[in-house]
Amino acid sequence: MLEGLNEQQKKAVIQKDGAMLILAGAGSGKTKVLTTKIAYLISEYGVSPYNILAITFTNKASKEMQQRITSLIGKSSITASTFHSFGVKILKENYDLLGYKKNFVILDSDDSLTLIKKLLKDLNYDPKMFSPYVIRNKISSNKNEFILPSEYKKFVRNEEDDVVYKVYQLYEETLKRNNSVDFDDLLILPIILFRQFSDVLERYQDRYKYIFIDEYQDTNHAQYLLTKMISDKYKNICVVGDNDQSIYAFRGANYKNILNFENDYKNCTVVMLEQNYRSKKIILEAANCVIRNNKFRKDKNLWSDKEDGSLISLYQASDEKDEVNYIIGEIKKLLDKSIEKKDIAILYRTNAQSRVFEQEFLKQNIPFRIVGSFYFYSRKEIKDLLAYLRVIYNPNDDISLLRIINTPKRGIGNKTISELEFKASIENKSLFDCIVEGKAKEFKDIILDLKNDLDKMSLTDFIEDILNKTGLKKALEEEHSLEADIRLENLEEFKSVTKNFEDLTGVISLEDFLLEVSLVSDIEEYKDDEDRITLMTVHAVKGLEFPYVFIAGLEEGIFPHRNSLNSNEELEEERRLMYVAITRAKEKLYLSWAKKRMLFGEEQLSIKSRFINEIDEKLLDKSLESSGGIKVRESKVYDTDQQYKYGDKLLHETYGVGVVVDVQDKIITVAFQNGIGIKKLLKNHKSIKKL
DNA sequence: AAGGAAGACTTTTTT
DNA sequence: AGTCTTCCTT
Repeated sequence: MLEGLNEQQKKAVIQKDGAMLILAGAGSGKTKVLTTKIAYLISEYGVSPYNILAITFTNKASKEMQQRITSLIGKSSITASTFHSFGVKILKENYDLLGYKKNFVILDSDDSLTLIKKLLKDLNYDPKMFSPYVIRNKISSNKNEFILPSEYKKFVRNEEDDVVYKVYQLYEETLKRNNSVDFDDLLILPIILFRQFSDVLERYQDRYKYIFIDEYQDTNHAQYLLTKMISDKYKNICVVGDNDQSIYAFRGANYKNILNFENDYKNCTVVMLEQNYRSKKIILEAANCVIRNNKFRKDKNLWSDKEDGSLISLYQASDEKDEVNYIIGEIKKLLDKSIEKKDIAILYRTNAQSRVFEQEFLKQNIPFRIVGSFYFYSRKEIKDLLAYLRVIYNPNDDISLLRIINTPKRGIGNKTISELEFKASIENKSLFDCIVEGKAKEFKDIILDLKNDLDKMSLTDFIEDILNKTGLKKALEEEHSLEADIRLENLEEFKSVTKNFEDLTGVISLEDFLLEVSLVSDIEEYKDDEDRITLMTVHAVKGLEFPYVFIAGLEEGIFPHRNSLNSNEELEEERRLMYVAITRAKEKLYLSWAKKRMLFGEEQLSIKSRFINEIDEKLLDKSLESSGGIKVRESKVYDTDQQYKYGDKLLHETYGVGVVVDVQDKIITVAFQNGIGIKKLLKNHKSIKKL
């Protein structure tokens, strides 16, 4: 089992008891060490898998860890999960002690936001004065710091704090009344439980005698407290982290937890893993060039004995479409060299950037997958369906009920809803319980009817039942629009999620499904791996590696993101993000940026990201940069200001010949022939040519 | 009283 | 570009 490990890695693996801190640079084989260590503990030291808890950062990582351990020593039943799903487990086992009922539901951050908007309104605050987003984030970061409303009250200094305090208090009350918890509660409630009931804590301490935590630099205070409590009795705790890869400060992550660890466990063993086994030298050197610019960091000596590899390609695109086409062109070259699609990844800073790729890949029929929450579970139709499932499971879930009581439209408007809310507050009942008559009663009957069907069929059939009986399906079908068709398709896709879920875990209850699905951000986790090109955000790619990596959208304002430009701390986090992105690549790295990009429906001009400039020139292949660029590509871009006047004729790539009928600053209005009609165009767009 | 259309406004990153 | 708000029509 120790074969192929270096000295440091071996040292980490064979120590049985006590605290251990593994400082692992990117690509230094930390997952290998972690999984080997767990396997070694079981097979060599005879520790029961039942006593092992391994916390990972994503669900994907926990699955991978299970698989790797299985391949080492065969199937073993260790507990491998994320902090949040571990919290769910504890909650499921102790909900009554915390004053919750069995059918509690988990709200995601979108739901929290909706609730906060509503509470602001109820408290008569103008959402323009006090941004619901800001308030949600403040509440969340307080919860992650374990500052509860009563404590927060002491910190109130100005009006905004006061609003946050009032909303925070009401928010917590409402959640409790709803028998629902948010993501942060999944960490906080176990801590509260353990503080209150020492016998319960001891039970968990005796159960999880060996604790492993991956990505320790991205744990927040609540997570720190939680693991400290559980490991306190036996003190067998092993954490792995890399300060240079800390990228979740916005979520309350505190890399100082690594420093705290050395304080908490004075005689802990520290292991440094500094050899990178992943990337070719040039890639690693580029990563070092970038991260070197961060002032607040411990200098590390990450090295590789691999060969240099090829230079990093740099491309300056005229706009985001050009960027996509460049990347597709390069991908085609790779595919011609019979490189597999699953070995190629495209990374970007924001989810919104994926759209152009999606469109172009679809058009060109290139198989791809977009990894990320945004694209499935936050779609309206999916959230509606989930809300139905929750209300059926827990009719007292007012928040979900409000979402769907009039979806699809069934004649229940604001008036009816405020009457219900008034009644509910007077009688201290849930909205559902207050419904007795009218259109709302028809809704209530649908829910009751569905509840009745629940035990009669599989979950997948039940979804179909919901789609039919609630009229969700019919409403979309009657719309006859492309958009509605896509929504219908997504709902069909949802059935494949439940189907896979059922196949994977055997018969599954609505309860289990709801608890799990709220923590799974990504539909792809349930799909088998076809050969496809992977697209994802830099945050989502953490912990993964690909032979060929494209980092797109390297512009000031995008990456680094504009919101991070004012503070040095945030800028350094952006730089760590860039470091993470670069170190994903094994064979070859491609960087690109666009001079012009559509953002919020507007064209924006950008300059090259500072992160590109930070990379030593000799590592870059700049032959595709503007000056010496590919002439064919460049010839289509008109940099000069072409002037137009009324009556000028022009040729458009797709619309053909047209006549200018109106001229404004940047936009011209053109009448085209052959029934195409009038179009507004950008004067200098590369697709038009003055005749 | 509910539904629809036009306008305002916004999302950086995720469990 | 897409969602949420506001106002107006039915």
